[in-house]
Amino acid sequence: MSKAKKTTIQDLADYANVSIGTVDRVIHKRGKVSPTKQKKVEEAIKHLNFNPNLLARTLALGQQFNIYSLLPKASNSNSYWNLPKQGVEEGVMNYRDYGIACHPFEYDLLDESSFIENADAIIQKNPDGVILAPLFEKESINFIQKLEAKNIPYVFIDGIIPNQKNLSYIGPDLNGSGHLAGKLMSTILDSSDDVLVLNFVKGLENSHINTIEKGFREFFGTSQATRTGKINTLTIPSIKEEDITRELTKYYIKNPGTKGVFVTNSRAHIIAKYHAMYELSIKVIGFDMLQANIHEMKNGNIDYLISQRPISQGNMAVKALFEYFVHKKSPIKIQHTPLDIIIKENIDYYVSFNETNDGDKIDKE
Amino acid sequence: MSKAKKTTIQDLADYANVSIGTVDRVIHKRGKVSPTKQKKVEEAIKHLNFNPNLLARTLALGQQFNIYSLLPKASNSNSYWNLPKQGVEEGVMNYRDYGIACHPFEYDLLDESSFIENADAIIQKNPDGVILAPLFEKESINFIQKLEAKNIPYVFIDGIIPNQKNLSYIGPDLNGSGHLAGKLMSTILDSSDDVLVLNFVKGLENSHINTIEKGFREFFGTSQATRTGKINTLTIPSIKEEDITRELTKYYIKNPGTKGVFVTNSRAHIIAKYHAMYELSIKVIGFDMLQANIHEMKNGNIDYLISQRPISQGNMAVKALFEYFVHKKSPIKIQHTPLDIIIKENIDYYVSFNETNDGDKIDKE
DNA sequence: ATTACAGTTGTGTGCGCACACAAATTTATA
DNA sequence: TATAAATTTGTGTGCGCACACAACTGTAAT
Repeated sequence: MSKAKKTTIQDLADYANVSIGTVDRVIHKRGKVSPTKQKKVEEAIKHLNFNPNLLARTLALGQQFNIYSLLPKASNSNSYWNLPKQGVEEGVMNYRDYGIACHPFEYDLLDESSFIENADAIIQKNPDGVILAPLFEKESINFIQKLEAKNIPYVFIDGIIPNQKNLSYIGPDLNGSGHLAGKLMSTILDSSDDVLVLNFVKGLENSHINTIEKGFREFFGTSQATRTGKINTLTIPSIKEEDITRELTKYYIKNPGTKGVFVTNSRAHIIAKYHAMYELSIKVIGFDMLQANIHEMKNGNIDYLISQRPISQGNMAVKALFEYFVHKKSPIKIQHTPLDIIIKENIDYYVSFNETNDGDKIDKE
Repeated sequence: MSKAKKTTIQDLADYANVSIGTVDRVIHKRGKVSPTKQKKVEEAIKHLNFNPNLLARTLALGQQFNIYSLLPKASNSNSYWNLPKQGVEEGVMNYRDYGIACHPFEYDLLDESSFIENADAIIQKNPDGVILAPLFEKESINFIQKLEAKNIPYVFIDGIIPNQKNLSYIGPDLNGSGHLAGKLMSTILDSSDDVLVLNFVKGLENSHINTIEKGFREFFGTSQATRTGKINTLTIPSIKEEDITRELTKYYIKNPGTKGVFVTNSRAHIIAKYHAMYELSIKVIGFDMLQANIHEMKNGNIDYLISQRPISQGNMAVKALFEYFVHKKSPIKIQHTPLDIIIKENIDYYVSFNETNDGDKIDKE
């Protein structure tokens, strides 16, 4: 297996008794080569196991690919979006020498118009590729239609709009993540316990949440026919503490049998703190390894976190575009990231892995 | 953030009013530069945010780094070792253009002498770096002493020998993985149920197993003081089916209260099949996403699998050496891979993720 | 035979860098 | 002041490749 030092086009030329120009023509199918030499060169390529040196090629072409990302802006109340962003940055670092550059644009999760503005700005820039978290469905469709008109490839991360001409979707199987949450919930609750599905939502951020909740309820519908406890839903359309406290208190007083809460986004830490404050021993399952969630898990106030590799999502999105640019290879259309099950006993490995391997920092709030 | 097109040494030279030769001297600290120009160039580097183009550098240096890996040979009864190997191959693919080449050597898990032979062969080759799974401790120490004498960097994967001068250890926290298994076991068993720790072991393969079992027992020792069930250990020093069947049958007849089995290596599928055959409803926890384990999990005969990212281990090992070669950067000495908790509900995502993401194929034109 | 003109083939340049070597400058020595 | 020596600078070459262009071949039209 010890592959000898790499063969170059010069080697091919020598072997086939032609000049590197002819070799070049064969490699790039530029034609204008006599059938005889064509065959000889092709044989040389096979015989010498030629693989072009991407470094040299990139250097010679001097090409630059500009990727534009359009992701929600991370905020104090939602630092999740730092992670995909971090992943994109790292991915770009990996391919920096290959001429990949990224220009991050961010929109406000509570404001469609900021999405539109940023999308328009990106269009102006004439990107070579786009990474998009399409949380505003209508506006996203409008955006990608413009991209398609200009023949600009784009990948979705974190959420998907079905049936589009995106290069790839990289992110969780939303329905499956709900299903998994259901399974985990079932392992820590009795079948007579009541469960709360809790949506902290503001604005249009909820497009995917329905799918998640559906998966969650599906699990109990099919797998646990014997279940007698109730599954309720509470949607709190605010992230202000007083609103949340009030709504939760109202709910818990009315539903004292509640033994488990499934938070459908990354804000499990909020209810974890609430439970701690009022000394409620209620199980909590949520998403994403935010600093705040990690903290509450270690305190014992969150039982399960499901993580969907947000950093990898960013990495993979860049990689998909890179492969498309450089190798002209279309990636797999749907790439579901694993749903990691995080508990107190394995959380530290994920934390340090992110720090040392994927990047340098986890998000800070 | 839109970083302009990359600055080159020529840009620096122009900015500092010197020739690229002088810039080169500053960058490489070759000396022979007047303090005045030294400062000017340094300022240029900072001001123009210069980052050398690694591609061009590699191309110019024409360097080739030969990594030799020494891992156990995968067999029918133990296909686990295909995974780290695959990871190494992929890692090498990533850095192929940077002159990284890998030469895989494999030893027989049942035969120390094959380890020694291969180790010697590697020494002969004068490697630039070595990736080692040090399952034979004594022989490994002998090997790495020779490496150290020749100043050859090496990284451990999958298992570690403490207090050596290895560049890095990349793999699971063995004690922690036992601890995690304990936790998982506790969630699916009553505290009065008996548990079996099952070691399928042949030869010296068991060096790490003790650590794992220790972690497992530790969990029950500290966290579950109320536990009344027994924890027994059974070691089966064979992988022949008739031996295994006989030993297991002997054990189960003697210990009918057994409700859970923790298999300390990747061979959980063996006992899973046994349970299925004799219609025993006993919980099983094991390691690693082997095809056979995946199959048995889907059949419902394995409850939890703990995966330690064997493919990532290979990747990271190559990356660590690459960084060391090219950036002269020493990696973190201990890089624990996450312990992924695999259950029926999330296993498919891991399977397809490995296939699509890690399994790059070579492009051909 | 001369020119025109395709169809082939080979050569030169540059990408950004490292490094050997030549040139220019300053300093020491007679 | 001339000259050797030491120090500092600049230039040229090649890494492997892509691409523009120049230099060939052969054939058909005049």
